[in-house]
Amino acid sequence: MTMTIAEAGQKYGLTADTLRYYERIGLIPRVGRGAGGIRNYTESDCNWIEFIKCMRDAGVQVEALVEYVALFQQGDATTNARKQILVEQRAQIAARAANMQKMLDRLDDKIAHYETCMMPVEQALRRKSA
Amino acid sequence: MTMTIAEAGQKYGLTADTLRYYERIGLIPRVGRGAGGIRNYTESDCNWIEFIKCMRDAGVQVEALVEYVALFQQGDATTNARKQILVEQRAQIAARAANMQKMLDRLDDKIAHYETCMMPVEQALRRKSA
DNA sequence: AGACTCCCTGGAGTCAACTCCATGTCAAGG
DNA sequence: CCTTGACATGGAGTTGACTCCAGGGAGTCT
Repeated sequence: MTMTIAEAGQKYGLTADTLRYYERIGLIPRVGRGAGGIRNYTESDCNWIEFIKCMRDAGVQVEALVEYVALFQQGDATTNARKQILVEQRAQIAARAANMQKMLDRLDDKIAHYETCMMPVEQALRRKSA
Repeated sequence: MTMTIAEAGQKYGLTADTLRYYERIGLIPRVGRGAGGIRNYTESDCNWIEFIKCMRDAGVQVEALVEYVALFQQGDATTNARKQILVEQRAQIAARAANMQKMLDRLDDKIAHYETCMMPVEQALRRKSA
């Protein structure tokens, strides 16, 4: 049912140190402990980890996510503020994604250019080694 | 024809310190100097700055760009290696962009969910303040 | 001339986000 | 019983990418 910190880390590509760090700073809610104070990661904990990891991979700052989690733990009164954070972050991600799309197009041009420019060089090399 | 460091910085949203730093580490080729050792940014320098800024904004690491610039300055023999770098970085950007797209969809769902969940709360608030 | 402002260089400082470490607990294997 | 290995805690160290500063040179305004 529950997993150790090593298993949870493996599952999402994070180290045990990183998971402890995330918990320490409130990036994920406090994880329950078993005998000897050992962490038991439940499915709910895993869902948080997965969400946080995706948001981090999308470039969302730790600070914003800590705030989101803190609000979440304060209950229903904070739904508005939480939605606000998501809307803001969504906008930032969208902006960055659009930028990256433009860069992809540009790189495709540049790479195509390299390919046409390289042909004589390649041919020269082929002649040399032939 | 040429610009000062302040002007070039302004043009691309970078500080003079950042431009000097970029030049120091070889992230842009060395910029020519005028009387008193003052930098003159030519159009070619500006093109480099623009390219580097876009790549950085797309999340490409400084290290990879430094390598690219270094290869560029070694001339035609390095076209192959340069293309290689662009292809690699393109792939990484594409992967991250795809991830962000998924996150955008997910956030849209989450935000929509907050909207439907919040309606009763909103109504309660409205009743209270009315 | 003196004060301003902008520029230079080389080196030190800062910030976010981890990552590593010393020290200690506990359960299981030999 | 003793060692081994995974986990715990709190704190220190590292990395990438800037950002700031001390000390100094030039051109300009008054």
